[in-house]
Amino acid sequence: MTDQSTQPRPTLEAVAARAGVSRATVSRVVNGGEGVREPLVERVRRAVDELGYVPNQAARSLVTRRHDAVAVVIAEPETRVFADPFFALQLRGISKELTAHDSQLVLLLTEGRDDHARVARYLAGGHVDGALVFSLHLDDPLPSLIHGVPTVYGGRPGWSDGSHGVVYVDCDNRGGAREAVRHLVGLGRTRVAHITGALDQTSAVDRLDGFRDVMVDADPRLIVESDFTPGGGERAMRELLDRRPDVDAVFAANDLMAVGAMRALRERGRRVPEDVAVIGFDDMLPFTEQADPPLTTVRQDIEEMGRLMARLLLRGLDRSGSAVADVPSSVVLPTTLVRRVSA
Amino acid sequence: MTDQSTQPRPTLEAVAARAGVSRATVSRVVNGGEGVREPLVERVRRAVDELGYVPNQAARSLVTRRHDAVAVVIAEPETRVFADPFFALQLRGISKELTAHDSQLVLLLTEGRDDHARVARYLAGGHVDGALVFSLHLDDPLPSLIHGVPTVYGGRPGWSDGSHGVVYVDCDNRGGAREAVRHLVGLGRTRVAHITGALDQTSAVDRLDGFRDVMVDADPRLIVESDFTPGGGERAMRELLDRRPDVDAVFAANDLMAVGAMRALRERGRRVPEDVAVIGFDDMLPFTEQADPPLTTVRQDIEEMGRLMARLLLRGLDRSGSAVADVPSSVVLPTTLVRRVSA
DNA sequence: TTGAAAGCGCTAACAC
DNA sequence: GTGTTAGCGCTTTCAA
Repeated sequence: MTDQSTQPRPTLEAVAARAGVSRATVSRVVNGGEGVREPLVERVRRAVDELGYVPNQAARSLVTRRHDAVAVVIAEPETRVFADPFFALQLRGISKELTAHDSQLVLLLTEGRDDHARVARYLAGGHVDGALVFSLHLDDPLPSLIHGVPTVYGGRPGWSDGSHGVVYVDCDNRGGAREAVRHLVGLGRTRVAHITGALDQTSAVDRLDGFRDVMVDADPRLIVESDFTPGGGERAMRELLDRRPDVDAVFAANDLMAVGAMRALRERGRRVPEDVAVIGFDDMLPFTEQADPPLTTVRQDIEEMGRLMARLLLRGLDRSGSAVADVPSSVVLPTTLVRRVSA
Repeated sequence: MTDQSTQPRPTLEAVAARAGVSRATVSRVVNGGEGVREPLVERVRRAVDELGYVPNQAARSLVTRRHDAVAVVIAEPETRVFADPFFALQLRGISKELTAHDSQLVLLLTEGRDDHARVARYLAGGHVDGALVFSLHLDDPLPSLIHGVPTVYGGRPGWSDGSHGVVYVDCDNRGGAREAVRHLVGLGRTRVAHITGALDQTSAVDRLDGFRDVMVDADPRLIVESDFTPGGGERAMRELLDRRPDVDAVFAANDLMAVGAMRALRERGRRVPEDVAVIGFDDMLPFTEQADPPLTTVRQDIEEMGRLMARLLLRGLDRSGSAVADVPSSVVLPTTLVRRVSA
């Protein structure tokens, strides 16, 4: 394996000796240099460089009780997470923000229920200053297992009634859905259908609510429950065509299902958007652009959501690492309609 | 923010007091219980449970110099990494393996050259026991900045001549490409073209080599350099059609470009696979399945690659955390041809 | 087999 | 302003 040299690294002590000062002074300089006279700062800096000194984080954490690290917990069974760049973009946003605050990102992927205890133990173990948790399912037991760690959730947690002081970041699923459906209506479509996502996730529920907000007395047959997958969208569309052959527009709860629906439509000889207009949600690139025809959809700024989650968490941590400086509240980001060809 | 209780956590001392033994004994039990008599083990275990004791990792690392953590470094500018589930799958494989070894995953995403120094410093800082690095570009300066940390690379590094003891895990890009091209030839195609990936990445170079292995004296006009993106594939295909209108098969260096190429073909009125057979690489789901027509491609087991990287790294770390137990060597995983409709 | 004691490298009072 | 000193919580000799 590359580079396994294990020469002992220099300590504060060594730097102090070299610079001819005390450990305390070196420590002060290394941590910002407040209250140390310029010439000394200079001498210490030089010694640090010459020795290639890097502080031992373990020793530091031991006394400060801070870790400069944040855990990101992602529930794995979510195949959806891996079927699109959602996850990667979210992480990128989080990473950027953490880096700007000199914090590390510890990634905890859970592979089913067994892992929950492991994650809970880790978080309780005080290895990190806080946690960012993606809890996608209504019945997810994980949140109840998390104690003693400041936490921000990604996506509105299903078990939250919004008042328990739970902090989360989400996009405006309901408002975005409304905008999508209004767009279809504005196109003159009157038989607008909805293919829902997996209804044990709040995003699916909220998008359905948004649909209903606009199509107040929609024929129940125009709503088909599905699961966020392309195959699910395809099946749902076929069922829709059987139930209501006169359907002239579909709002699918995500892009994957919208693409599946378009396959079903093509297979049945319907043209998109002439016969049936189709609109998705997420704006998952390059999937939406490469779709045939290119998909009109509701975009959410995923990276920004990640960044915001991290920012909210860090804001809640004061310099001592675990207490609370000011209590942030949840944030819901706006969505935007992206018009392409399908609707 | 949820749960900011900060009651001091119990220490070894507390457990020892409760169990009526010394700290040393508790430590032994917590670390496996070797050489402690059964009744005592039992008593200590109970005390641990009752107090909800969790070892302080910082204190432990301070003395053991092990961290039970591995860094995963991903060069970010790679938009490709975010355009498909590659990244996520790789992480999943890595995570599974690390979890099985009680190691944590510290994710380091780099956002351009400036970040390289930061990452190098972090790795040199001895925060982790080892690193898994995805170094995709030939001229990436990062590898040269990494010192003092056992490292395994994801994908054959471009600067490696294979003899410097560099350990990496890759798929058989060249062999997979050969298989793809042979398949096209087996279909009776005689004017087989290749759309390359970004040639500053070894995967692109190796796939091109594989193409050449089979099409030994291919018309140079049948090879177009591209960049792994759908748009690039589309442009490359148009150029190909201009240069050699009689082209009857295309091997694109990845699925994204293959899909772009199919768009260009459709636009020019060529049928796939009747007029031109198309084959991709990666088997990036659900992209390949949802393509029209469904894409024939070369599959690589991405998750397994991640798992293997982690396994190789951990194998190189003996119990003391930084020395080398046995020196692992690079691994190249086989690929498989997945026949769908496009070829 | 168990316990006592010496640190690991650092920060933060507290003196000077 | 700078140095001295006392731990942070744990592992690990070394004695008993």
